[in-house]
Amino acid sequence: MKQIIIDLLAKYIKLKKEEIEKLIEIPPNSEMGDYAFPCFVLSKKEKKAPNAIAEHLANKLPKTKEIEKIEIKGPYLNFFVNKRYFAEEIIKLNSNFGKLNLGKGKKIVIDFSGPNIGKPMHIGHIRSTILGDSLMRIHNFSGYNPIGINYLGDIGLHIGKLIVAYELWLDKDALKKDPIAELLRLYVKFCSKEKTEVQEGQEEAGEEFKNNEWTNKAREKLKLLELGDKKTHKIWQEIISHSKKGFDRVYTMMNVNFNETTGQSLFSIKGKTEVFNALKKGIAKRESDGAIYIEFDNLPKKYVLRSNSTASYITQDIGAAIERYKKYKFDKMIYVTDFRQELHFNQLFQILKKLGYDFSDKLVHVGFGTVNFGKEIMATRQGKVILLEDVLKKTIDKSQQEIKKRKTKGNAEIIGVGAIKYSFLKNDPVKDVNFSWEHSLNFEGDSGPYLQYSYARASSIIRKSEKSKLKSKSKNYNIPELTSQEISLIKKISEFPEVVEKAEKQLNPSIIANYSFQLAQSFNEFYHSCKVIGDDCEAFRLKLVNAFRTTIKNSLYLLGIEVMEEM
RNA sequence: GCUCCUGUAACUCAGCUUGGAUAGAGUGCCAGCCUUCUAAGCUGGAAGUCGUAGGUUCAAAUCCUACCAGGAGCACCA
Repeated sequence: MKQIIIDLLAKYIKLKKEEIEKLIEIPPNSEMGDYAFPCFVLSKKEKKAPNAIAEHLANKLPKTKEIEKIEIKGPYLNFFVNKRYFAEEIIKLNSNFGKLNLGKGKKIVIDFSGPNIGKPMHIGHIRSTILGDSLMRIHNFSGYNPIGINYLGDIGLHIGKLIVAYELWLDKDALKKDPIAELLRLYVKFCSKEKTEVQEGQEEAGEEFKNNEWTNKAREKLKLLELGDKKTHKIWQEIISHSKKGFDRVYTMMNVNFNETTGQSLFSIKGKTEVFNALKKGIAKRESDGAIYIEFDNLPKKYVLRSNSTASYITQDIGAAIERYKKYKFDKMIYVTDFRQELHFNQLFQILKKLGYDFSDKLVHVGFGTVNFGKEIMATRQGKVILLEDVLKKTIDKSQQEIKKRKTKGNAEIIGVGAIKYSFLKNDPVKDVNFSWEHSLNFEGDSGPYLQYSYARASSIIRKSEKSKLKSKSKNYNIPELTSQEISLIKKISEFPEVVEKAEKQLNPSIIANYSFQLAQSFNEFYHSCKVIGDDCEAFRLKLVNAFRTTIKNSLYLLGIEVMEEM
């Protein structure tokens, strides 16, 4: 629709189509028109008053079947589109509505979720998981071929710590009963021991762990593990198996899937090989104690191998990136992690570039803010965690209660999971979010259940109309004199493809979440003021309701939220 | 100390990329609406120094500079 106006204007003014597109806006209220073209830019070019230009243009522009009326309001040229023409287009849409062909089969690897083995998934892990899943869906919908990788933190100092704790303090019965809880207890106990070692004047970043007795024990354990010590290896495997079971439960509940699940440990050797390569080429340097680091022009230096020659996070990341490129030849790879890792990823990308891997400029880091609870950040070290599984369970329980209370139908799991996903996805990723039970368990207003409810309401109309179909035989619809609610619903629906495109370009699902809410709102206003069944406009309105159903369903699909026919 | 992010109604947030017409939602609060397709809904109301101060511009929440406040990074952690 917008395109028609752009094309029309392009014939009469000396601006490129792209320039016109940027200028066109939507007036503050619909009485002023559907689209507006401000003449300020032209006035500068032609050195005439903007009002005069608007007037001149209004007279020059021809009438078309799509455009009903053009009004001038000061320097603005306001277009009133032919709503029937608009409506005609919308009710024709099918289930592919909004799908794009931006990607044209391009491969895009998305690395997301990536919880650490040995630690439970807590509310802080939810953003990477949900955001990554949504980005997978958005890319798929936009015509890309997305590959989701869950890159588990199955190795690293935290594993060393956990094995030390496991050998010292394991309670076997507790492990049998609730492995996740027992592993958490062990980890927290270790960290508190480590913390008591900290001496005054060591508050500076990292200082406290440099010569810490307990941290050193963990480092030794990690070394042992890398060397293939059998006993250590066995404990490690046991921890991994417990953790994976826990993770899988959560992923199943959330309906999140991956194409590949690999541990970081798999890439230690490849990473080390690259590090030694770098050393040979003179890209990396060696400390007297054997630690290897790389320096940059504009970033702080990065250690890429510990002095005891064990691999660290970045070592494995170097290896993993190279192996992935070899395997997938991706056009782009997105890392979805906490924004605090931004420096780490910038260093990683530069290292790969220095090593001569040109694919390094296909790598992107999507950072997001932290999840806070009250004034605290989730910290596994201190045992300050709200388990993701508990959050999901509690929300599903609440959904069950609501269903009972309202005496309606619906799937509590779908409602609960939808509520959680939506409450996180609706915020711009860059911002921190405050987790509060009050907000997450609120199912009214700007919430997941509100969106699902709108869909169920629409479905209900369709169901009823099918039952009473025998009575009303008027199958051929006339597009009536449209009400303002119908018009705004139609307009909202028509925005969907642009919204998908914007979300894909900006790697930001919150754009879709916000749109979904506006769409549902628009539908509920329509629902309230326009009767469908039995009305003269029934046939047309049924089509409109169906167009809405398709659009909201697709929109929620992109957020990983399912819909129900009844709730 | 250096670098990055955030600051819009009591609370949670859209809008800022690409400057434009009276700054929008939701929650909460107040007042209404269920013998009509699901009230997890709808209608109306009160509520704002767009962090502060400058600058650019015909026009600034939006761009630039400085400052203030909050968060984060600058580990041989991940």
